[in-house]
Amino acid sequence: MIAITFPDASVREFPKGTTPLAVAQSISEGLARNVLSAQFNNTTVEVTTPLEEDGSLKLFTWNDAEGKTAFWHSSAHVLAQAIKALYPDAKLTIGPAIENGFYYDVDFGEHSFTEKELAAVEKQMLAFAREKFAFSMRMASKKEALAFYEQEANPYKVELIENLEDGTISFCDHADFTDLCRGGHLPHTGFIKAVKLLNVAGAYWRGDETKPQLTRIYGISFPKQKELTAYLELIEEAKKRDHRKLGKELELFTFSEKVGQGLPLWLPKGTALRERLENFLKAAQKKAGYEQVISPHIGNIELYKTSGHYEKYGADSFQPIETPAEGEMFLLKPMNCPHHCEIYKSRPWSYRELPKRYAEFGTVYRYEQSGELHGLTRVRGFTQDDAHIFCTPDQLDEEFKKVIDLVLYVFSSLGFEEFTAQVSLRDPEKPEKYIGSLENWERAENAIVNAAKAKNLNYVIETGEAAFYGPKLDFMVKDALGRKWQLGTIQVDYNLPERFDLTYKGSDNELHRPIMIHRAPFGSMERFVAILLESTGGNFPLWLTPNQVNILCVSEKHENYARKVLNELENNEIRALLDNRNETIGKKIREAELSKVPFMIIVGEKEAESNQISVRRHQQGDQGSMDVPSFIALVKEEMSKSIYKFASE
RNA sequence: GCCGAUGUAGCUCAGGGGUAGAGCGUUUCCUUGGUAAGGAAGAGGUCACGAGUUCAAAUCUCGUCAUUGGCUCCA
Repeated sequence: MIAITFPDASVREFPKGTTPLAVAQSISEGLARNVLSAQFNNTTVEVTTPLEEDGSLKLFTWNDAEGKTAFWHSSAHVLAQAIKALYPDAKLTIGPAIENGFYYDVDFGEHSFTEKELAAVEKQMLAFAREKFAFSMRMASKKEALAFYEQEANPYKVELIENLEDGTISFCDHADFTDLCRGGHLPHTGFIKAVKLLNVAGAYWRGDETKPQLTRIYGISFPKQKELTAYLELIEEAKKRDHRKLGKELELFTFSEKVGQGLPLWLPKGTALRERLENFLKAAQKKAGYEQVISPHIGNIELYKTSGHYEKYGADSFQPIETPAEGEMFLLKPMNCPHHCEIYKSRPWSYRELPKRYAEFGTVYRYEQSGELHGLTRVRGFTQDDAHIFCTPDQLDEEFKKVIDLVLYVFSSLGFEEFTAQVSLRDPEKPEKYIGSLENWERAENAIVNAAKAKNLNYVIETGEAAFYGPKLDFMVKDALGRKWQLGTIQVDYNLPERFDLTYKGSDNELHRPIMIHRAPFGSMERFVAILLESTGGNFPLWLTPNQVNILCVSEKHENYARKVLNELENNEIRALLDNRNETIGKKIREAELSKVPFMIIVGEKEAESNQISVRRHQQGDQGSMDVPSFIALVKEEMSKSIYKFASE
């Protein structure tokens, strides 16, 4: 007998060689039907693996992340099986479970696999799933494993096996299909009741651009058809919040082929909204001791040679602008930091005057790869809410923490509660990607980690994600479809001060090197507005929304009274529109609802006579009638609830 | 940049080798209405662009541009 410890700390005895599935069965038939995967002593095991010693056992169902992982991992095996059945010459590479579903990377050789072929593969998968093929693991020696894939002429699997230790290599078999695999499967394929292959994409072998490109097939599967349907509906709903769609509907921004790829045009409503965001941040920054500066849109190429940016990005940038003067060249500004360094350098500084905090809504241009452009989230011309703080080493920790506070303030004011703080450090194995001394890198990385800890940020560390001149603390937010985007960023930089020979005079009457903090709470106005659109679905906070009130008159006869109301609202700085079109009130209400305007005022004979207005709220319906001053008070009250006020008080 | 898809009226989209379609919007007229679509008539397109095949191309083929799902990249 062996003793099995359960997650609730209870212990029960089972015969030696029992399986997780048998244990589940001893608890209840229902659990046995639903158990998808198991962990024994914190290692993933098959639910059919015999347990030979005492230990702690966790059983997972569809309700656990581990259960889903096993489900999707197993689905990837079935996908691979279906591909091999339909395309015998295809070479399999890797196929993991992911956050939502699974994929498999396949080399189809000469064949160009397209989306049209997905349906047939899907059908084959379901046919295999229905067969209830059992998954079974077996160990193999390195020699056997290599022989298997050499006979299949699959160089990818051979490469994978070559990097594995002999004795740790295992295969998973189901039906006549075999795949190199670490384990963690469903008992059999019959659990997979619903499958949808979502799309086809190119993906480089091992994520390396210089290696062959494979065909990646993404899919998702479920234990019930109903759940697949619900998932697909959820995706459709999310697409309605796509900022590209909402931006068009709400007339915030547009693009033009003539102007150029990735160069957004801000329409009047979008511009006004963006300016409110800028003013919100300017007010907060003023309180936090920042000073606004302005720098030109181009800079002499020597500026970027000094900063190191030209060497790093020059070849992949918008190319230099030549002038009539021999050898003179300018670059379209790809970042603001070198300009701000020169502003700092315009006069000598004493330690008593630091920190200097220079802020600028600086528009920059970067020649992003054409395939990377995406709505407003990845563009070639954008405006950073940039600032550079020049401080002494003593001030660094404090300044960094203050910047974290500012970013958190901005995020909370706009309702971003779901974000990840990501500490981006250098990849120690690729020193050629970075500039500056190891000592400075370590100081900078420590400063960031310490500040993140001191501020109790729930952060993750990503190595290899640092900028070439320094580590970063990035604030990541997901879009409607769950794609992660970097919004706020804070970076510690010892390198630019050195390259620009920036100094200040210390209390010892000697010159010292300041430290620079780069930071942008929004990240860029373009991306921030995009993500804000997706997170709010276009229902912006009242202080930010383009139009706060629509005044709808019941008929043309009431236009004069409506204009009087409009005037009063405008005199109180409430953004209002008058809808005096020759349409029925029902239609005006419908259109106002669809336009997401927060308040509607309906005026007709009743209101004109009693000097009142009838108020309706977006998605909430009729709120009854009141007089105009009460309505103004209501709107102001609502606006003052938003944290916007704290920055301007 | 790479692999796949898409491009038809201002918007959303149907169609498809032989005279270009719908709904919404827009214009004009009728209607003057009470909390999510009042009625009628009209205007509006070089079917992204350029070549090729064909008696004939919006439709088929190739190329270019743009958009898009991923990959790579992201100062």
